[in-house]
Amino acid sequence: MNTFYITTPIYYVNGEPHAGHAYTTIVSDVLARYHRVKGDQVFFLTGVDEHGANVHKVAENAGLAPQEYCDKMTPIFTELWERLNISHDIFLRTTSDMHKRGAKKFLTALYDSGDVYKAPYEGYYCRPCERFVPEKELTDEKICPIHKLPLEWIEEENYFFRLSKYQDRLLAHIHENPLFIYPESRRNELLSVLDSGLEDISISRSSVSWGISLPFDPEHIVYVWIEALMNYMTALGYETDNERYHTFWPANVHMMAKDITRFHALIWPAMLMAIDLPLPKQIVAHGWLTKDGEALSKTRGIVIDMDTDIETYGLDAFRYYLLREFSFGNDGDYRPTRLHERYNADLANDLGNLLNRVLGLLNKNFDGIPAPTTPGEFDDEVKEMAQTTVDKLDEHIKAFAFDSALETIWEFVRRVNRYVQQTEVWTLAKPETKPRMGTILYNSLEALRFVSVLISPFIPETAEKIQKQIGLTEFDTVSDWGRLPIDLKVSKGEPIFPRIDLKKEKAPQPKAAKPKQKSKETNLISFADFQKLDLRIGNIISAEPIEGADRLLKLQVDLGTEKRQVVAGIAEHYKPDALIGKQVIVVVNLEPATIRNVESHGMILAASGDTVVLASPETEVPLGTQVK
RNA sequence: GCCGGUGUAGCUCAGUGGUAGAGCACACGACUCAUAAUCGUGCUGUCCGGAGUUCGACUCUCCGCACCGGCACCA
Repeated sequence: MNTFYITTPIYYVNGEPHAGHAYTTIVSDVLARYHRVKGDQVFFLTGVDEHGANVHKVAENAGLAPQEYCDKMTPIFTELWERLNISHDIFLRTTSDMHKRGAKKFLTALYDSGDVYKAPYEGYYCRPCERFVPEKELTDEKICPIHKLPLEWIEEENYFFRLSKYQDRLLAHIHENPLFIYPESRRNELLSVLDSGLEDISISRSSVSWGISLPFDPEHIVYVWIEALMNYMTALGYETDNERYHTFWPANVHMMAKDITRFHALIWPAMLMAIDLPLPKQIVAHGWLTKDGEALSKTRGIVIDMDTDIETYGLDAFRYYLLREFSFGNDGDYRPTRLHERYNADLANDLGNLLNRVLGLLNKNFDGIPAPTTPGEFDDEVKEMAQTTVDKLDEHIKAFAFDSALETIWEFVRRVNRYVQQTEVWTLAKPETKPRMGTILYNSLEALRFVSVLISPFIPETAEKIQKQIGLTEFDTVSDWGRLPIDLKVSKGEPIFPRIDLKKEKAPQPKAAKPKQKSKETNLISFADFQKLDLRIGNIISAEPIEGADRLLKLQVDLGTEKRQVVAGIAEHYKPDALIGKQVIVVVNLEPATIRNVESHGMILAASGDTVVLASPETEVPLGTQVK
């Protein structure tokens, strides 16, 4: 028996899951289910990454201990996967004992390989920035270009992994295994990264506390990214379940979005090489989702409202749309109207209606499924197409071409509709033609059983509904023609995808709620805090672009008593000329900053959501008027 | 500014060095078992622009234009 081990990334719990996570996970789910239907022994991993400085910080802001915070966030992910009908075999948390033990074993092995070394990390550090100031920004005075404060020279000891040593072996591996990184565009990208040379990477942090300490130096915490990669082995039981680990490692597919391929295709394999373990077979990256042409962005309010669409069209329609409409590997644009079209055209009209018409004819003319006694024209054609569809489907799945896979299945669905049409079954109810009618209906129903098996990885609920209506009591996953038993009692046939008219929900866009403000009590500020702000009315007297910056404008603002130079990030929304003469609200007592070598003394207030709109007084007021 | 992607029928997108494709939408016809469904037929294209390589380019190369994304920048 073949084994198939597929993983999603473990998702970072410092925010809530979005449609991108859902896509990665659904795609992986399809592969897992597909291999199960084929009879492979499948292990499907997903989970969450709960460690690291970011989680620590977010937890602190929420007034929670890190573990408490994770315990609150993680169920949001597991509940979503449940709603999306994800069939994972394990949901890994990196705070679990299993993971921690496996990670330590891995780290020890890595250390023993000799490719981990300790080295000082040093540089000029700016405390307010919380960063090392890069060489190129340094001046002779050694002051922070932003804060104009003296920099500190800091030396920190870190552990490094000798990534550079594996450059040639990685290169060779990628060349020898053309499908190792998929699709090709990613592969080329990483080859060019390799060409420009790899540097050793730091794998520990001594300033972070929320994480797993290095077994060989408990003062240090593993860098969260490095720790996360190890989950693919710890989830199998690398330390805790030897049998399962040996059954499934190496992974067949690491599925992910295209932005994290570097870690998976270069660093992870190199780490595995260092400790002499087999590499995953394939690193597979899909594209990003956009919404009506724009990149998803929580802050800009560009989000995909999965809940609404799933509520309107059902989960399977949502899954179907994502899988059918997007060409894997490329970015795909999510459009509710397209989902609607797909729903009606493919699901309601083609598939749903086919099932319905066949069941209707059966119920009207037969008591249970009749035996196929009377072969005739078109029968073989349909039978053959059923078989070739299975083969084509397999090829498409191997290439992660879910859109083509579904298209192939639907070509068959349409063929069956045509079969019903060509044979004009409904005219055969007379006694002398009834056996032929029975045969055609048997074939049509068998075709539908076939379809239900083929679609079950993609839209599992629908597959089950179809088989239930056909009268099968247990889900049949075999895709061989002629398995459908006779005399099954078919159901009346409730439409599995009732048509949905667009008119009704024409207007439902408003959805007042913007990016939801968590009105946490902890976010309240005191009146005294508010009073610290000195807001005043000013008049823009000049505006000009700043070279080399797409979003910045240099403004001169007249505050009545003085003139100020302010840099504002509004160039994408306002032409300089259009600003002159405008009254705006200025934060006067903001500490000065230098942006792109231009000094900024204050800040202009603006509503910044989907668009950016300057805030100004309703009617003109004297310059310098205080705003409160 | 740097890096990357895309540009093919009204829409969403496939596609190949040799006379342009699918689905949806649209039009007409057939049918009436079915969810105003299904089936058939038809329809539109300077395959972004320019130059080059080639017997031949939508496909390869270069240059441009447009749009999109990432990074920098957003006090």
